[in-house]
Amino acid sequence: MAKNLLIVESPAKAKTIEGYLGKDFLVKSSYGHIRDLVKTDDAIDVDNGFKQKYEVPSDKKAVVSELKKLSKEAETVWLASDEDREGEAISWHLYETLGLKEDKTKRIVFHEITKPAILKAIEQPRGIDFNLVNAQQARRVLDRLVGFELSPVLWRKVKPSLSAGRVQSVAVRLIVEREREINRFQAEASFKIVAQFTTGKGKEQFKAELPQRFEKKEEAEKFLQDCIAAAFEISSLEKRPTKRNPAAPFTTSTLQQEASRKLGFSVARTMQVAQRLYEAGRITYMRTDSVNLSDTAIQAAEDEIVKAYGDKYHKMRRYKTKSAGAQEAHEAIRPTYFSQHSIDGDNAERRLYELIWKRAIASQMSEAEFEKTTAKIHVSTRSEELVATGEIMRFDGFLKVYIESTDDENDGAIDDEGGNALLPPLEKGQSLNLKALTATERFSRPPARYTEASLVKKLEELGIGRPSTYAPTISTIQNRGYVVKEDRDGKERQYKVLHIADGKVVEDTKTEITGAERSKMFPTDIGMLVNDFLVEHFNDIVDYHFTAKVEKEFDEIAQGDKEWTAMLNDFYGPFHDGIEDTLENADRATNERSLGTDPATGKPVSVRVGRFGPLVQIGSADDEEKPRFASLRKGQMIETITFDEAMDLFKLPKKVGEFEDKEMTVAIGRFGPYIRHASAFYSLPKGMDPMDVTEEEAIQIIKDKRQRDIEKVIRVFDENPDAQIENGRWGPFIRFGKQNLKIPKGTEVEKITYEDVLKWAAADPKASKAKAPAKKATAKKTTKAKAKK
DNA sequence: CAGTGAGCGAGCTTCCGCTTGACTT
Repeated sequence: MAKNLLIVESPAKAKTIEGYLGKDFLVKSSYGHIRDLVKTDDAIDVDNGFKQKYEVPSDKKAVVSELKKLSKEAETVWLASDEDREGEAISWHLYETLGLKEDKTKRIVFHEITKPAILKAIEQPRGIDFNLVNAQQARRVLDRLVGFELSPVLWRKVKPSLSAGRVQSVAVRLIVEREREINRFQAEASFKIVAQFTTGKGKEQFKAELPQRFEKKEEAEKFLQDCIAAAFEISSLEKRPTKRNPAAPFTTSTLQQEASRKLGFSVARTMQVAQRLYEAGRITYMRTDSVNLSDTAIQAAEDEIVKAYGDKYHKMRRYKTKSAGAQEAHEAIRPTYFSQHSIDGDNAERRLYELIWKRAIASQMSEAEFEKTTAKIHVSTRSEELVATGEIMRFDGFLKVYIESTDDENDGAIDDEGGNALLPPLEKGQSLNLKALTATERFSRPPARYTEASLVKKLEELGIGRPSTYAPTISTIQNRGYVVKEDRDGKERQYKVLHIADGKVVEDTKTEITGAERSKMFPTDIGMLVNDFLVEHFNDIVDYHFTAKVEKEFDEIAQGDKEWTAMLNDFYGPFHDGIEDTLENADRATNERSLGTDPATGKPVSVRVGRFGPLVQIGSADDEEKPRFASLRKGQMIETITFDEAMDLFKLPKKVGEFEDKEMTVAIGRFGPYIRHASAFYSLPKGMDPMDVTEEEAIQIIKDKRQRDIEKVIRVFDENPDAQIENGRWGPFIRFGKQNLKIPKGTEVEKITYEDVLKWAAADPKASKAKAPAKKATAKKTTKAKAKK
């Protein structure tokens, strides 16, 4: 039996370390926290110094009993969880739960998984730092108190099953407030002047731009008019060297942002793929807020850069974290072996690895050098000067491997920047020929909606949440129905372009699409309602700086400068009073809005959130005649819907005619407009307005869909026509009544028998799922019966 | 993918942070 048991948090880490330590050490993992507060309301005894009731959750029982057994057999137990607040608490919980003895337990820490770092850590053991543990307890207790007292207030005052918390509620608030900023935003138009010149002798062309814009079309027109007969001359010429530095290697948050921008991954996907790379030993730990590289990594990167690109591409750099809340228990995310420029694996794994490799390598490379040329151009008839810029790269440096992207949003505007990669040779005083001149109407842009990744970035800036919780938080606020990640169509907008033709200023009107969004975070009506309620009654908690404020106090506790129960007392008193006061005195939250009167009936029209979502209502429940209802559609919100838009909702579903003796109706559902015919649904082709569909068009759509369905069928089984093999989006599958069955890998489609289908159908988990509701219903009955007794 | 939208009211919901793995498509 091994003399030493060393416990870390992650099994992949355990495997690596075991290799460094030899057979005297058995290295095991705790799989994160092994204990948590009980899930019931008595988890914290507020009146008794916030005493906590912990339990080992069922999925951790096996780990705990194994560790308990091994720790009894070991001479020394080494607690090697991470060097931060949560890690220290994990060590303490292990100590308590495993029943360890002080004289045979040692606490060690290291923040890089290298042999020297670990050997050094083992030479410097210490005891458990109880100040740090207390800081974690304060954090844990505060989060539980906030979450479990705030959420029930929402159940009472808004809707059951809702949730609120220190992190998620601020995330929702950011999205709600951004949406309102966008709604309030008024685009301002201005005219941007771009000129195209040729040099006297050569045919070489380049662009120049007027730095200022004209607010009025008349001013732009006058400028163009003045330029028709003007002479143009270079008034000044300046050459200036510039440099660009590489970005720091990835943290969790920056990896999520870049993978979102460059690979189109959701934050959850990024973490899944990174986890696989980590477990395969390809990269270092993926949940980190540190930009630090270990000395061995810095050396390995240098070796690789010098070998692959040469000495002049290398520059050793150390990065410092910019985020206030960083705890830096790990290294930055980097490849374990820099010599591996790429790896085997699936497509996602290869691309994410490549991104990580490039970013980490680039972070140790020399800066890129540019020469920026700025030419000012005098216009003989005007006081303003046009400016032409050109930038050429003198040395590519880190750009040889990595270009960082930006969050710069483009709302479909035409890219008519006046920049040039290269300017032709120019001299001061040189006269130029005007080739073309345009004034284009441009509009100021509203703030950009958040993507999952830009929301993570914002949360990190505010110090809210941790690397391990960014992805789950984004999921939570979507699962609760507070926000949705969606595409939205843009609207057409017209803009004017002035240019010179045949010595005259000519005006054109062009059309662009503006406001189209892809995979952006939108608040829902319920998200807005809950947010407004929390802001009104619990402003302190949903304040953007609440976390930063309590984090400062947790730090003081960790330093031993503050008592953790005192901190919680100061917080809990006023907070709990607010809860009581709100439960007693606050009205039920509502976002009902009156839109006006229906001209046809004279009845009031209003919008609100109903049991099945946001709706418009004509008439009131007190009327003799029943009120009419219609659900709002994607993109429509209670706060912004207009009277006309609301009334339009009652125009559908609409009858469009008959086909095969059955009525056809057109309506709009969750996936867009469709035709309903004899209990079947047929989507309308994109771009077709459901209001103008004719009987003939509808019939054609039905016939087309039937034809496509027939073409999809590969084979129908003789034994049962309800069983057939079809071509689906991801290849062939079996349709068996209402069940869709996967064809096992390696099966030849031609050889599938009806017996196979029956066998697979019975093994399909969905088949048992269909029975599940019945079971649930009986379970419910028994609890009800019990309750009655 | 529709339409549904009352009122009664038992029993349930919920936090954040540390880990994977067992599920689904």
